[in-house]
Amino acid sequence: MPETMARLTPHDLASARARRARCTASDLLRWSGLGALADEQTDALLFPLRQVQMMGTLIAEGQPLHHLYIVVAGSFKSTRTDDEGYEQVLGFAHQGEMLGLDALSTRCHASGVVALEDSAVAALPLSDLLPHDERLHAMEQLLWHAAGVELRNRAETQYQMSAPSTEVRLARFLLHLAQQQLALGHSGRHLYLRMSRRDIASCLGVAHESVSRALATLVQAGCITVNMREIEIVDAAALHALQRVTRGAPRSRELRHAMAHTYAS
Amino acid sequence: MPETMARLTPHDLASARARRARCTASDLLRWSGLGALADEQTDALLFPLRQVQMMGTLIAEGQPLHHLYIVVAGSFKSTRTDDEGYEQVLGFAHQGEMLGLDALSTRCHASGVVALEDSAVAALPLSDLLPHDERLHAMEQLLWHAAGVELRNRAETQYQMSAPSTEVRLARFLLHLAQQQLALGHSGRHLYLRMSRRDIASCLGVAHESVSRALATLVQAGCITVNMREIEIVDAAALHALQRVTRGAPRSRELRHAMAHTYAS
DNA sequence: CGGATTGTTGATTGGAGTCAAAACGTGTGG
DNA sequence: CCACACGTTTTGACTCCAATCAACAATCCG
Repeated sequence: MPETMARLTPHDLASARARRARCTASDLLRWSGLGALADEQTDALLFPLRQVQMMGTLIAEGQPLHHLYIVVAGSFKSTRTDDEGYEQVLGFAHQGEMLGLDALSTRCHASGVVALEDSAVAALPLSDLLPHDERLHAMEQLLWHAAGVELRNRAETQYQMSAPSTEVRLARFLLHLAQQQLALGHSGRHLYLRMSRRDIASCLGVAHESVSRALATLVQAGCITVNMREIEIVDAAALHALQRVTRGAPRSRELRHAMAHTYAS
Repeated sequence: MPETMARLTPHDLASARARRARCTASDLLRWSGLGALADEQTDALLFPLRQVQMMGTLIAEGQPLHHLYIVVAGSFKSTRTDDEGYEQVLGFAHQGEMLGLDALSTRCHASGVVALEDSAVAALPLSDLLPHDERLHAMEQLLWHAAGVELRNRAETQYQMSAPSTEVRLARFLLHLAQQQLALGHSGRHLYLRMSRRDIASCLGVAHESVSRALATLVQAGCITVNMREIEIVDAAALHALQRVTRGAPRSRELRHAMAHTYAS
């Protein structure tokens, strides 16, 4: 059993697999830098280890939430694959980091996790962590739900920033905003931007002039109308077509057509 | 007291302020889409409301963690300001979203939160949420810590993607990786990249060829040496100088010099 | 009214995406 | 061991999008 900050060697991994090894909660606390919290109780709390070979998928996108994982050895990447099959890497995870947290709000994993090398994780059964019994655990549920929403929003922002062109980033931004407004019971068609163009630009990772130009382009393409901070989504289908354009899978017919139409008029 | 999905009107806000209004946990659950969890117990659980006027800061960067907040009315932006004073917008928050979660790992807010309009939040005292008494709350602490780390990493990734040039993004990426390796007890000088250039490119939002070129540039500038996936950080100070370059605050003298030196050789 | 902030538009240029090809590494099977 | 295929990494050439600088219009506020 590994102690303190010691890493697991390949030999450890092999013997661990042979013994169906588990690790204690104290180990996990130490690896996370919370060693001070370890005591006899956490020493007695055992979690099973799970081996993942290089390129192996620990979590598949869309899979229901059953466990959270903590990286014990090796490294992982978490990704989100869009409809065109383009794999957007959201981040990398090393020893001590937790995987699967973005599924907390929907009970369904929003991003996939793949091992970059032969690795091992500790599997934390959700039923052990969130004993959904009596008491005022409603607030806990609320907190975990909020954390999941937050992580999901961050992933969405990364997705927006990863788009190759400003128009696509803006299209994704507007669609996300419309969806949020819709979820709050408002119209998904009429948006009022509370934030300045500069804030949008910063969030999308572009110059604020580019936001103005991209808005103008979308107006010219007939997707939206703009009046100061009031935006109306006229052609949601066209926006969705734009939003799908990714890197590597070059601009679709729809975009070419929209852009051509734009510059022709 | 607002019920169901009803929004607070300006009049409500005014009267709420007059009455030092509070809202029930049931209200928060409903606003977060967890209305099914509301019962008599949550009806009796009260949280104080806090008004924030337009442009007012709800959370200042670096401030110690005392409350978590849930948006009751209005909207906010969360930002991270770097050393040069450039304000990177990380995201926007609307009704029902939670603010301050990224402070869970360090007990210190890593991002600032500013109201985009006159708004209101419910203040959730941390002491109420995490009664750090006996029991096996160590695992809970671990989970919250992990969630905070995750949110922090996502913010860091956004920061990397927000850089104007590929060299700067790569510099930030390498420095972050080195820092993580250092925290795990490894050398912060010698890195072994477990991921492919394509994965790095996807995570940074650039073409994979650009990663190769940017690596070559950093080598030419004398910042690092590269041998396949082995990277040695030769001049950490130069990397830090590069990493500081932001949008709007145009390239510093250091970068100009480094770049000139690069192309001269 | 005048100042300040925000938003738009134009001209220019550098940087990065794209396509293409080649060098390098790796693993497989004969 | 070599041959071959496949993926990764690098480099080159070309084009074009977007950052930048600058000027201007619009809106807000005292």
